[in-house]
Amino acid sequence: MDKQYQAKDIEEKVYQSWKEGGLFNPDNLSEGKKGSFSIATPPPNVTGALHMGHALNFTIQDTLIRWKRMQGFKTLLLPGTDHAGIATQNVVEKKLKKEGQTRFDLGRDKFIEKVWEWKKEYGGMILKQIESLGVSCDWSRTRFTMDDNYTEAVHQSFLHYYNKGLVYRGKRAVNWCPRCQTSLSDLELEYKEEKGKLWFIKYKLKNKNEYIKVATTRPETMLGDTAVAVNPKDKRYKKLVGETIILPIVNREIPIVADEFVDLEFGTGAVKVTPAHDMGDYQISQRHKLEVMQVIDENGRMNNVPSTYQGLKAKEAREKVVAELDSLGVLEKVVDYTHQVPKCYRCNTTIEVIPSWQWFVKMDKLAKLSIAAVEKKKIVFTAKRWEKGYFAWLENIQDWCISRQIWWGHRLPVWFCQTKKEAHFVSLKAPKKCSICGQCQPKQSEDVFDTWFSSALWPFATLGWPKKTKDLKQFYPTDMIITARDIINLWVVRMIFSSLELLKQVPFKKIVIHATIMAKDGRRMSKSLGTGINPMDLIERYGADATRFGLSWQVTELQDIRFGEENMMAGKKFCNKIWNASRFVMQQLGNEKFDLATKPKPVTKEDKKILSALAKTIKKVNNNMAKFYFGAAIQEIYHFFWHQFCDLYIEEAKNQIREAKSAENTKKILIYVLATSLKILHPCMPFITEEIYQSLPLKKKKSLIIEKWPE
RNA sequence: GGGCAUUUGGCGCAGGGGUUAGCGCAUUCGCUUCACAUGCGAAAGGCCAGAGGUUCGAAUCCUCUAAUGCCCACCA
Repeated sequence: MDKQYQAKDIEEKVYQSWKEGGLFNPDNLSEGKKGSFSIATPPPNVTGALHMGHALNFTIQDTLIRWKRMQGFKTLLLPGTDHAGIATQNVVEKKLKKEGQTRFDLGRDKFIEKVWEWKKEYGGMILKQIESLGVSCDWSRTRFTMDDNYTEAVHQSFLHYYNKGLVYRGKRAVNWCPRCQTSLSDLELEYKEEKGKLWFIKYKLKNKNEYIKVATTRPETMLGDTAVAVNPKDKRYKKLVGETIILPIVNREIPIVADEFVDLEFGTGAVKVTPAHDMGDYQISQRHKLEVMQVIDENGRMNNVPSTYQGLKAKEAREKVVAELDSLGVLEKVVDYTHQVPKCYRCNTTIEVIPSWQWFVKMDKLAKLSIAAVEKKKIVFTAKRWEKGYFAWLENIQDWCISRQIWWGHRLPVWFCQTKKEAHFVSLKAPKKCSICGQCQPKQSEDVFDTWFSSALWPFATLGWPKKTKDLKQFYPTDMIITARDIINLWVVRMIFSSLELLKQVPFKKIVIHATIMAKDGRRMSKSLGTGINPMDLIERYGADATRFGLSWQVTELQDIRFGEENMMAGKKFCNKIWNASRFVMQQLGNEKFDLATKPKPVTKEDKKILSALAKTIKKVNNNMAKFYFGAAIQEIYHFFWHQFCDLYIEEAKNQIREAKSAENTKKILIYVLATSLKILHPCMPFITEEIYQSLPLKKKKSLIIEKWPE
């Protein structure tokens, strides 16, 4: 054995042996008394490579699943990837752009072919990286959200919602990304602070020489105003409610309405209402039956406006509108104003609100189901503090816009009649004839589902739903979901209500939200900030065990981890320590084979001390693991192994072995403590422990994967 | 605007109503035939963010303040 531990030589070989052993597959595990334990791993997008967040997430999941497996559970850690609609489409579009093409040059079918090619090439990359981290997923059950049978699940769930009246199609104001050319849900927006201006405009009352002043950050939208709103409690405007206004520039007549939504304190207390291009205004318009007048089109250009503005980009129109208002003498003042501007979470383009035909999931019933499940503790957040946000979001929820106008994704199984406009029906297979007019050749909807609509089915669709499979029976509901906080609403909540509605069961019993890794300066780790660190580099330089050690070391209940590479360095040193302590022990033992089943008896004071310290350590590790305090668990073992076992006992053992009467018993204790330490280290540091364990002179020996966890 | 967190030696973090507040890394000094220099032994380094309160006693509980981070929100 080499004096130094060489992670690289060992990891690939050991992982290969695990794969050949097939023990990541629960079908090959014996049916113990403990039953099954399953986790569906959060599927990474096929767009990318493993980042630190993934590395931590998978380390935690694997540590837990290995611990459970050793305890005798029939464990399943199910891997897979997400097609990630917009994200992947954008990546492929970017690639095309380099070749001087757009997706429109190719057309829908050819483009989708390109995306599949891309997926084939890069989609599996991230799974390989997860392997190199040592994660014990059952690769035979790997799933992709656009597998044929997964698509069936997506269709079935839509059909279910449709039949139950839980989805509807409507023309409503939605968030629209002018670059991606698609609608987005509220959760897919990211707000960024921008310096803008607040324009104060005077609107003249009809037949009176009076004005009402409004404040706006987007004067160009005034062309689409259909009302001015004031708060009903506002004394200043009480007598103006019901009056009519002549909208400047277009000289249209619009009413003044009273609505609670208006804040008395802000601006002038009077709001111009542009239902087509503002979510809040849209809701006012619904309450007061106001006209929705679209003046900005899908490309972010002015439309349906006086010819001087027609076709201008919104921003260009803004300057012109302001200039014209000024020349009309109705621009009162302009002040600097900083506000939050919504951006597309995939391409960072400023979002426009525009009215369009979309599909929505009705959320009131589903939200209630989700709230009840957590209130009744059918699902438990292991850190209670996340509940508050969960409830808050569900209590104020809007209907979920699930249709997207992109090409990559599950196409809606909706068919439009060609004779009767807007008439449509749902059919999972291409219909032979139109079930509305019975004559035409119906056309399938161009829309695809929101990518989160399909990921919402992940824990059960991966197990075979809607078919009643053996896997579903055995592994569903899953035991827990382990993920980062940023997708609680985006993903976790949606899995919960999907499962409650479609399967009448919870999708998992526990929600474990783990820390987020930040850069050392406390900022988010991201490529664009240049603060990202590639976990594959860490594995390359320190080895997978050391990387896992370094990550786990810092896992506490805390929400943030400021990443320090020193922890991986410490992990590497620790590997070396384990390696050399094991070398020493084996040098002492010779060829005799030991039986671990019988605990050695302590003879000397030191024997007693190390055995009781080991027992204590096991207890503490169990407690910490059960509470998901992985950092505390690994620190306990680290301390025990390095300082109590190596520094004290091994040193003493050298003396004890020199004396004939204590030599034999000391050797028994040495190998017992070493082997047991390897077992409790295995969930966190699987490679090195397995490698060493297999070379120990033991009578009965299995892979550490399924060795019995010490009690 | 609301919510959730964080603030402990140079850096990254544990801990937690009561004799000397811990760990990793870094630092200083001394050790190399006999598992490991990715090592061993020793040492230095902190008025536990600030203010007030509860208590016999607080770094630990409570209140407020300040910085920082994250999430949520239809203030135009």
